[in-house]
Amino acid sequence: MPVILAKYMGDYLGKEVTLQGWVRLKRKHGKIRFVELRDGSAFVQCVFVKGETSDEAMEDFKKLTQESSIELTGTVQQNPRDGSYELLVKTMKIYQISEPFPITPKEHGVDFLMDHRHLWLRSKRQWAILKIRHEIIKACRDFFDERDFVLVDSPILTPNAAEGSTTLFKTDYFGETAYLTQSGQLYSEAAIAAFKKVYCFGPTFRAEKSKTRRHLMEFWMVEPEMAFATLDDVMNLAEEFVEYIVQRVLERRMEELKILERDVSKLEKIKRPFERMTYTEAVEQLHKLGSDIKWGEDFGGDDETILTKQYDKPILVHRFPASFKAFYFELDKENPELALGVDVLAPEGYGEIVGGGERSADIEHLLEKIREEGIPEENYKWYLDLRRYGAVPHGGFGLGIERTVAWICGLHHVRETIPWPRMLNRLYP
RNA sequence: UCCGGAGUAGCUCAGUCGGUAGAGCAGGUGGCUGUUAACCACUUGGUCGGGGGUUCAAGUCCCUCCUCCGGAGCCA
Repeated sequence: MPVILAKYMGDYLGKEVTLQGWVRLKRKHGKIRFVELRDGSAFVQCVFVKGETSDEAMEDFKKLTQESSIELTGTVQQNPRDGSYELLVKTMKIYQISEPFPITPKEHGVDFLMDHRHLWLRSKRQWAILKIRHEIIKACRDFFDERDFVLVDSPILTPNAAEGSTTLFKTDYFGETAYLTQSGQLYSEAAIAAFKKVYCFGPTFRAEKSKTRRHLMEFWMVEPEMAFATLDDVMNLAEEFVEYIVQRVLERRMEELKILERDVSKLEKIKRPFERMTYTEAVEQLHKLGSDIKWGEDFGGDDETILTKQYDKPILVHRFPASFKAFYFELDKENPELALGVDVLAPEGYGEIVGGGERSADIEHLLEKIREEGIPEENYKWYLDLRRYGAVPHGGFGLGIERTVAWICGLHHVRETIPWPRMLNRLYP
């Protein structure tokens, strides 16, 4: 008897197959009984009927508990009510009768669910979210691979604080201090001189004590970097990229979006061109909307929310005051107070999903900024070398996977977008 | 770190004016041939977050600590 994944049952209508999985629910109605089985690929109803199902299986049905692991053999048929595929069970093999499962079909609190994350992953919503996460990651890889970018991963352990201000996780490296990376960007800047277009994809870490729906201590970023590229090239790429990801999920993960009850009409509108405005224009608009932000300040969470609610597409905000941007940004030739950076703000109040821009190719400017910010110069010797040997205009961006998943899935909090969230006060499980 | 809220059965919660602890779900037993978080009947289950105080009497009032949630701040 072939063991198949439940998602392929339609190909076996009328045939006998074996399914392996876990009992999600069981319902008893006298001599007809139902098991809702999940096998990782789908959720499927299995029917036990007196006369069709073996007496032994009918008897064993009584023992089944939520999450018991079983193997069912029977005939694929269609539910007479709604036409969905179901299994008419002939025989059953029990692997283990589960102890009472802590996560019942009823409601649970966040803390309880987080403590049971290892079991929570089995629930339908979490299953749908992580399938969409998988699709988004696959879309990222496909997008860059199709456009001649080479995957060049950057190290997780780094010798220096990449940016002066941010708090990093510190660890011992045989007597030296090492930090967990907060971005692969500087390493990608080195790699573009070897491959022209590269991207890195990996976890990044921030030891900030942020406690909001948009922050995790450990999160994943995909970061493309291109040689011979200006801010405009970076913005065009980011726009095309975000559209690609959203449309891919719509194309391939509609079933999962339905489980999450996502309003897909909002996602269908994510088509180029997106909104574009300078930081200065954004500040002016925020004033009209009642914000008291001053020119020269970074946006607060509220500002991002009010601004993005004005549009049903992402917004590219570009040309920020150099004062609050990192040392490596290229300055705007027409106004050296401005850094050639761009943030992409997702709609519906989901905030910044992309940050990037054009990097400075000028070693003098970089040295000046490094001294200004009091960053130890020797740590950046290798980085400054890149401006000595064939410097070119270049740029790129980073897209945060978890915020993107939260937006596309329509989730309130990023904690559900990653299998094992690392948050303030949570390192378990 | 600051502001606000919460902590009672395995889970989600109710608990009036301070008077001896309740429901639904999960678990158990029985019933039912098309159910969709099935249903019906019966049933097991409690250190009321920890410590201290007031009182004849505290889940309930006071102090304190802890934990979590929401928000702010922080945030290439």
